[in-house]
Amino acid sequence: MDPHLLRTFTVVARLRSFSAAAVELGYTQSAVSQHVAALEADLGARLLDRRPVAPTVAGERLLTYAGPILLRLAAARTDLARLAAPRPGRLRVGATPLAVPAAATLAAGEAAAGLVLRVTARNELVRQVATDDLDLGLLDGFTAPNDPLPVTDLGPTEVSVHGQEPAVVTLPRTHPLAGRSALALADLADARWIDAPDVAAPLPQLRAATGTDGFRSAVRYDGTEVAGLLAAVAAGHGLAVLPAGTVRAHAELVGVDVREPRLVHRVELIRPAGSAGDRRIGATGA
Amino acid sequence: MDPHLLRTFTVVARLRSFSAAAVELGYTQSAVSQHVAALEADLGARLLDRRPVAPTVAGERLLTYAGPILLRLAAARTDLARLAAPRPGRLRVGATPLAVPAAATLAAGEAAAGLVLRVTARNELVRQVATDDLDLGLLDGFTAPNDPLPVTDLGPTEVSVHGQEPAVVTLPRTHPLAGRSALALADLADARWIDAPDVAAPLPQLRAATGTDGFRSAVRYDGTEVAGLLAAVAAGHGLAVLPAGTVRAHAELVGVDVREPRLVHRVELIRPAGSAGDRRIGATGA
DNA sequence: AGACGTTACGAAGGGCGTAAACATG
DNA sequence: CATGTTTACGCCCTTCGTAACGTCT
Repeated sequence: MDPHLLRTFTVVARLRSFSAAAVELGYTQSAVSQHVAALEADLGARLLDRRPVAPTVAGERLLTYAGPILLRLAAARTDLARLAAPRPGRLRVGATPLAVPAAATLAAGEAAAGLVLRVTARNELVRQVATDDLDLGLLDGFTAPNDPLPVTDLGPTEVSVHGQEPAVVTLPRTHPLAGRSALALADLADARWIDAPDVAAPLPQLRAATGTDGFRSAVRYDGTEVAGLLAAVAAGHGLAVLPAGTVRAHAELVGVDVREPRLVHRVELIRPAGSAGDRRIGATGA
Repeated sequence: MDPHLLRTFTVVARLRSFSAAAVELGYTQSAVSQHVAALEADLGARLLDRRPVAPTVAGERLLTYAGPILLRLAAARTDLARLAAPRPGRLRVGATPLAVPAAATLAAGEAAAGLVLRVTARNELVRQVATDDLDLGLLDGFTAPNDPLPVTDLGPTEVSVHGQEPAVVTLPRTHPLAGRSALALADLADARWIDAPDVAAPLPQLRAATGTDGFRSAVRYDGTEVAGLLAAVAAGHGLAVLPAGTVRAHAELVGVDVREPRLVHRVELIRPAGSAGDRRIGATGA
């Protein structure tokens, strides 16, 4: 299972064409055909249907392995390169949408030295730190207090907590429950929720955390702007679980602490292990 | 970064000898030397010191990548093989020590068809399921209620909850705190603890969960037998966090519920995704 | 000097491109 | 028939083993 073959296979599967894959990879069609044939012979299974080109069941399965494997190989290479050569001056920081404020604060002292701040999706963030597209990542998520965030492990990275604050259920000020000091999440399983996986706590996670089947939603919010989601909640489209700080500034909204299970919003700092540079930034008390 | 080179490199690093690695791999010394040289040239860094043979810093780093990568490659191959060929009759179930009772119950109906029950360390369990050395694994650990266990992701596996029960601090019946109905974990940070990572909740996890620096221990228990640990606790060597059920049967011990943070003992069933066989076993209500 | 890793070299094998054959809509 | 994949074949590069050569203890 040569990585070259694996890579060719993934490209063919993605483009659904041998010839297009050949162009993208800089091979001839013939070579691509031979790659796929070799891989199929090696694994003893047909991986792609032809005309039209589409992965077989076995091919689909292999794809789920191939991506992570190729990612790790790339991560290993870039990591060793980083070990050997000191990096350029400009610090590149990535952050998931809800971690952007933390990133801004953290990097405040860096402006002079040159700074790139990039908002990134969760998975992309980890990948980019691993492959040296970013020097530093700030990742957010909702967990039980003091529980680590589930981070895809692509190699030796240092993960440290940057901050934690209570998670709250965001309610319009006029909502009947708005006066409560704390709420049991399970009691809200049948409420109307907004599904905003990139900004708020994803609904499947709330289902898992409560062990219930509720938290169904008719409204989905695909943006990464918190303001937009807050407006949607204020307009009565549904509820969302958010970091307490986010809600506090909004006049029409109230945040009520989540109890049972307790849930916090957590920001973690992730970076390549043993990155000798910018020690000062890691010094955020663990 | 050919996997063959990677594999050769890991073997040389492990055996600290080119010639010994050559024997193990069925190559000549010369080939091994060429493999390592090729890898070093490819990555542009020296990976091994010679005479004596030992990994360099870059080599150490590469090793942390190489293991998981090779593991995933193996997992992919065996998984595709499993897809193609139906498996033999005998069901092979692995379980971590504290999950053994669950495994025994679960597989009770299997005796007729042939059954292998194997007690396995946490990491090994996941690996063996991924590489088809086991058909099924039962993995245990301590988490917040309804939180998933952190499982190393080696490929598409189905994870389902098999059971959850309260975690308790195990105390000798004569202990001053033995009468309490529940305890805050942080209050016990300065108590004497037994470090039994394979059986009880690992102390680093308790430190992380409470955000404290305590839970230091003078006594370490490396076995996998719960009975031995219970005896040690009864003898006053220190405390341990265990599943409630484990403690209940022991006359000299008391289990006190862990509160703040709440902690449960959880058993998860892990198996290859889409294993068409034994559906009846997966039917443990999710 | 001896054990062990490296380098030189030749033979075998594998991979890629060109070009012809083949399948499918 | 046109488009797109496979097969045939030759060249070149890679890889391995044998054997001679360094090198460290």
